[in-house]
Amino acid sequence: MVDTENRLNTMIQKLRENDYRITPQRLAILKILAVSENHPSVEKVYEKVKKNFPTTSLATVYKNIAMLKEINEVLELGFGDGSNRYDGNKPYPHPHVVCTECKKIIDPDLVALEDMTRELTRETGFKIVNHRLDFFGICPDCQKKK
Amino acid sequence: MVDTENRLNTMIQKLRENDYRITPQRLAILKILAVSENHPSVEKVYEKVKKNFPTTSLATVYKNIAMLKEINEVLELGFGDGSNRYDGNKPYPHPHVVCTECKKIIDPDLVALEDMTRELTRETGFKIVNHRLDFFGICPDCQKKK
DNA sequence: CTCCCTGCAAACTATTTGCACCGTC
DNA sequence: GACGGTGCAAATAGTTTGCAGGGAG
Repeated sequence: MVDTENRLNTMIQKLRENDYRITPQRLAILKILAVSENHPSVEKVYEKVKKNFPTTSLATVYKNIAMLKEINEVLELGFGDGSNRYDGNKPYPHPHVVCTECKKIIDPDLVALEDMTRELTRETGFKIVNHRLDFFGICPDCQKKK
Repeated sequence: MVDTENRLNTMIQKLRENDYRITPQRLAILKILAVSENHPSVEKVYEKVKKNFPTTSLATVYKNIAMLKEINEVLELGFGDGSNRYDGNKPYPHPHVVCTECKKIIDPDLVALEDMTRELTRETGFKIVNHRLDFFGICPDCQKKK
């Protein structure tokens, strides 16, 4: 909970630095994303914001998430099937493991990735600025249900 | 060129096995995807097919690519920004390096990925069936242009 | 008091679908 | 000849935009 608080404060400060105003709806969206352990979709964020601010529109959620993407305070996880999910908790690129049954997403530790990036830079001459590593499979829970 | 020929024949055979008919348009789409070293978008495929079959509709290209995805003869590279690209040349998951300037995509060799998948299975209990590994950066050509 | 932000509706884009006709097998 | 494939137009889904009014700084 302390981490969450810190994360939220970091986000707020970042907004101030970039001359963005702090509105109630915006704060609510920030809070939801800061707490999110479960990589919510826009729709999910929208539903949650509406609990506290019933008049909030979907467009506002989109606008705010777009803005947070801009200043690198959320990470967008785009999956081909048009289902974007967001991580405001760890807004820097990191690997994901996605359950294709229940859509759960977890964050594994994979230190070897750093080495890979270095190897790649040497091999291709690219200046690597970003990456995306996602594994898809069936989680232990869903394997049991079969 | 021999490889391309083989690739195309493999695809055709796979279609036959699955009781799909070979139509001229379909064959044209197959050929484009079999040759593709440059991971074309649906739109790009569409443009090329139209050179030989001007009446071809975009829907047909979509339908055929969807069908090929189904039987695992093309790989879909979904990028969040609504720009899907396709690889009919190597239709199994493999890493990509994407230039964010010129949209070029190349296929690096990264053997370490196998080990990662095994490590992950052990660590998370997931049954991994698929993955996606993409690096984003600036290619040597675009770095020079600056 | 000044703009930025919000909420609504309409616009947009990529993709999918329904259906009549056509052509492969 | 049967039925899957094609091409057109319309439908759909997710996201973005324009604009008027409201509220943060």
